Amino acid sequence: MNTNPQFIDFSASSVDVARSLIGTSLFVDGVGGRIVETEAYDHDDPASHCFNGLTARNKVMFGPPCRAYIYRSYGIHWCLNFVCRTDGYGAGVLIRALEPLAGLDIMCARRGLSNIHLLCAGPGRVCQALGITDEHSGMQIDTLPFQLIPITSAEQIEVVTGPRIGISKAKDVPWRFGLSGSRYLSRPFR
DNA sequence: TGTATGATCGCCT
DNA sequence: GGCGATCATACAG
Repeated sequence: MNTNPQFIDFSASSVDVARSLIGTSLFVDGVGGRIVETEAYDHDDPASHCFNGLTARNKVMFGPPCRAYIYRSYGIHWCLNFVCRTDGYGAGVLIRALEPLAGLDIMCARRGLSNIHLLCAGPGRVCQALGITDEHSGMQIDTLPFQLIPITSAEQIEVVTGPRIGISKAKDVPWRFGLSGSRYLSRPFR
């Protein structure tokens, strides 16, 4: 049983931020929902885009915290990360799944779907549903069009952990975090 | 319920 | 020139 802090401190480590974000609500132009799945990518992490140092793609992750790092995945999808404490290296949290709460009709139209359980169940799906593209890269995530709403202090959140998905290096590091029992995960936790 | 595969392109070696 | 922090579809069992 874990309890989340009321406020997200993006100057903390990516692992701490990834865990704290579970239960937080994320909206872009008023469309979005509750974050139910995240993954941490830290320095000294072979699975991180930053592992081999600063490049044109990952430069946002080396910049100030509380920004959006957005990259193209498999040439097709966009994926959204929140930049964390950097201290000269890159660190971030991948937003993997939301429980849809606001703008359901807009998200369904963007996704070409009516199945609410598949609207935001995966990093590429989240970006498609929320209309996130590389135009949002580098933007502050505590400023419009982004909105982050912390959970209330009375809310009890149980967070589960497991290995990260879709990577070939550091497969066993348990830096995937999820809301226990959520029906909106990209994949179940074992 | 699970495994395989194609799509598609920017980044990095 | 190869390979993804993915997704949708097509099968088999």
